[in-house]
Amino acid sequence: MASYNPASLEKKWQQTWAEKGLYRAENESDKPKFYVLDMFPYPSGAGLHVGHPLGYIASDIYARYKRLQGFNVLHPMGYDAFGLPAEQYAIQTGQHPAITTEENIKRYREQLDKIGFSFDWDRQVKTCDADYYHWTQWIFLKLYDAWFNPSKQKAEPISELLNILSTQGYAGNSDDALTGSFELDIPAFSAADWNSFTEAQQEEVLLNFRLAYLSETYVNWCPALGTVLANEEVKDGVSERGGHPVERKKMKQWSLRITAYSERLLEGLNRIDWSESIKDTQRNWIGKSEGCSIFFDVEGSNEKIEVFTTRPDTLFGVSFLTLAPEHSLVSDITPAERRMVVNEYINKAKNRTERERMSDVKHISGEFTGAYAIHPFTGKKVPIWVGDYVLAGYGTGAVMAVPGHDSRDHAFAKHFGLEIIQVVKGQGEHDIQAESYDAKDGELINSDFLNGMQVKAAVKKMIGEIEAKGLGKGKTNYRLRDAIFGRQRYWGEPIPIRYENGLPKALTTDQLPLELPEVDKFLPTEDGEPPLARAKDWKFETTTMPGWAGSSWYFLRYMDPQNPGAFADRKALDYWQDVDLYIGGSEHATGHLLYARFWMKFLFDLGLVPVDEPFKKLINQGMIQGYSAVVNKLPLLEKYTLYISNELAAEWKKTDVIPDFLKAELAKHGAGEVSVNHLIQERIDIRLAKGEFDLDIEGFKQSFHYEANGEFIQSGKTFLLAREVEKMSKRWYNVVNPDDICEEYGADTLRMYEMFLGPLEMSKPWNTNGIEGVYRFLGKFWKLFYDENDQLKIQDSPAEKAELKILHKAIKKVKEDIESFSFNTSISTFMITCNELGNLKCAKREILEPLLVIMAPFAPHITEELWQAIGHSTSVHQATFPEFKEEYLVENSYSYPVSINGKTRTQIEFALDVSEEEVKATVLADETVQKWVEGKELRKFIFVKGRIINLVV
RNA sequence: GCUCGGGUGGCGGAACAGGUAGACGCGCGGGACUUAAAAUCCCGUUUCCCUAAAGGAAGUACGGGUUCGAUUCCCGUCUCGAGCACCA
Repeated sequence: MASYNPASLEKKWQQTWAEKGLYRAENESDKPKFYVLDMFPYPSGAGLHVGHPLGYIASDIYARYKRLQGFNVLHPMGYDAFGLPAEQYAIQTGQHPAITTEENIKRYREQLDKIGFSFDWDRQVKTCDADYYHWTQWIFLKLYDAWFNPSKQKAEPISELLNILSTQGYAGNSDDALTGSFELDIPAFSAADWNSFTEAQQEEVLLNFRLAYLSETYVNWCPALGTVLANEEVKDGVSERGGHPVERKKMKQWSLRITAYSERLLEGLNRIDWSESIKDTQRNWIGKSEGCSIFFDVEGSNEKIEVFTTRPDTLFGVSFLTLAPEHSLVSDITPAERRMVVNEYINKAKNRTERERMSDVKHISGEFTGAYAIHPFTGKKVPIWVGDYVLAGYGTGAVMAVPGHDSRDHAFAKHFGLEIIQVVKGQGEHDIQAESYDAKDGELINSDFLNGMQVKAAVKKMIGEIEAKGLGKGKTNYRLRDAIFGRQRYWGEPIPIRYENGLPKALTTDQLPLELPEVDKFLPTEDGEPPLARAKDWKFETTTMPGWAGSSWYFLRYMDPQNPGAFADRKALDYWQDVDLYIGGSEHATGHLLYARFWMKFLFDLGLVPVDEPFKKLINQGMIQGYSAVVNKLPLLEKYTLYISNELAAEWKKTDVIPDFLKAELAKHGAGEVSVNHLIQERIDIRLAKGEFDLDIEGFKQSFHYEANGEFIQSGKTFLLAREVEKMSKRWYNVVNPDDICEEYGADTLRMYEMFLGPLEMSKPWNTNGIEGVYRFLGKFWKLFYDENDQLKIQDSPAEKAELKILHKAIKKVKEDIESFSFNTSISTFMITCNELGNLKCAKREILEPLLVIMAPFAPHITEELWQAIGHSTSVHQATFPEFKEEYLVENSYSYPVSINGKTRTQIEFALDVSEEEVKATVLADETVQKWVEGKELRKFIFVKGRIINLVV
């Protein structure tokens, strides 16, 4: 056998494993189950770069480790194949998105295969297959046919609601048993009314309850993409994909009532092992706030204004009310003489885009309506204003302004010269006129019956008073909005709904799948209908489902991927239950991870799955950033470019004085005035970087980056580049392809190096420089088995104690590391172990065999090769993870560091069972210690067994 | 503005319950092998002082504190990153 040659042996084993189906998971097994999942990749046209497999490698190591521990491991992979990019590409090229998607998937698969993952490819799913989206549609129909029963806090079939409505009717918004605390836009009706309603009237009512429903709402409309977007697909007023402007538009839309699950989505977070930051992000997104609603009478009117506040304790500090410009009562209460100004203001405010409104937070605007409300406790007149700092979509779209204790109200009050009343006193002096006091602690003042109470108690007391007087009630608000589910796009799951007289009718489950029709163009029709309206005889809903529909339940399909009769067989669901370990990026915190939890809870409520949280443990791998190479260039004259080594450019930039080297160059070429601003930083192909900062000038001259007649100027031996850490992207020429690394070093090196880079969760730039170290290590590891003549040198003689100690130290450390996802330190451990065994010239089977097993999850190919080379006929990946034995690590002596006043001065070896007196005597007699202690008084002698000795003098 | 993470050599990063700071790797310097180079192997490598060696001082963003002892715990400041952001 030749020396270590990854290229041939890796390919060989990858084929063998595939042929044998080594990683197939069984749905029936006596072994305990373990489900390891990677986040569903979208197969983009760019293929994988070196950052994508980071999480896959980590999960693969864990999956392999669990197999070695005797678990039946489910470790699948598939593709989230519907989505915008393929469709945008289709619009540009006319090519059907199914074709490009298939090509991209093929490319992904090839790349993944080269890295040696232990995926069970028999279970692969693609969301764009009709066999798959059949069940996505099926779940949609279940959502359509369900409502959320607030008194049971769970979803149930809509037939249950029909029972209630036909026997009890609906008592309006105060009918908590039906609405929870949500406001519904339907008037109360009796059971008799209900039974006399037409089908259309009934359906209209039911849409207010269905979990998948059609409604007219404001949506994020993106004209450039020609579709609506969900809230989490919009960042800073532009679309997350493409960065196109987004405007608010009122449209009829399909939505999912995720808000019904707000409380349960919050509660579930306490039961799952996710990073605090992701949980926080979700909590934040759901945005629960507890408070109370209060009704204010309007002077000279029958109208009441309802406000929501989390600070009912500050009610006595209210000096005005503010309504959102969109508030429906504004026009009713505004007296005639103010109507013109107010309308003008409202129109101005409404026409501002979301974007403007957000970027212009500091600018305060508003208008007095001329109407007054009556303070429910003091009876005082309180002016009613309109202001665009109040959002129509949150709470009731109206606030009771307490400028003393809310900074936004304060800013508004100051701007318009309104009264500021202090009702809470914190510690220390505070000028309430200058700045509001927002903190939720302190003592109530100027507040009648609340005076002297602490904030927390006052809140409670006030809610009690308000409820007792019938002025309002305690209430919880959520920031979370229902999820808009329709997209005006082609490449997605058709929504299985048809229309009869304008009313939606669900397809029956036996009519599924409703297949995506062919269209002549992937563009909207002339009159603005979505692309599906182009399909011949299409009598169904024309919007399609969003990208996250298919990914909200794919982890369930893996359990039973080919089942034609159900989304998954109940037995398979009961066996696999949930995902034990989920690895993926944190960018899905408020999208996929929230929707998947929502669907899982819904399916659980209907009794279709055994648990209500899909992902028990979640790890977020960090991003691998690009490490761009940047060359400084100065275009002097039309046909002449000066390339300036980075140390010189940096100096120039720092001082902004034309350096001498440049003056000479300029004079030579007769160029005019030059300033540092003319210096261009150009990104070049990172392969032109030699080592960390050196430019490969010859290679650069051959590249397209080089401009003819360029001259290089440098002060040192080499021409230096600047480097920039930024996103890995084609446009920065900093993309590193895993295929290239596999070809040059092999998959085992790639796998180990990616793990060696640093902690999994941390983001870090990719720097190929260090990879040699890992490659060298694998070469050294190989040499533990083979001598310089490439002969196997494995020995069957029994191992020495020292050798066993090295092995068991490694077993212990690697096991601990894998279980705490600290893979970078495992790699170090393998290196140390290899070095130590190399120094001892150890080639004992008793040592090397278990070592192969513990390294197999990390470097599956080389370990398999060596495992079989030393005489095994079964795979190393079917071996058993060796047990660590404490007995080999037990020491009977320890070399104690001896410090004097906390500074280590010497080391003295003692037996572990030695007494403190004995230690003290020896230490004090020690020469080095003597030197430090001499002439000083020994104040304290500290002896920590097996740790340290410290003398205080 | 609020919330959550970080800040350790030239670089990536170690240090598990407060106990020898800088493991492991890269890079760099020196050496061996070689006609030479590559590959490989060996030695050194936090900084400063003194240096042949030995030795000493400082040192984990900064300033304090608790402790015999702090990268680790507490308080304050600076700084980088991520998320949320007129949410009443």
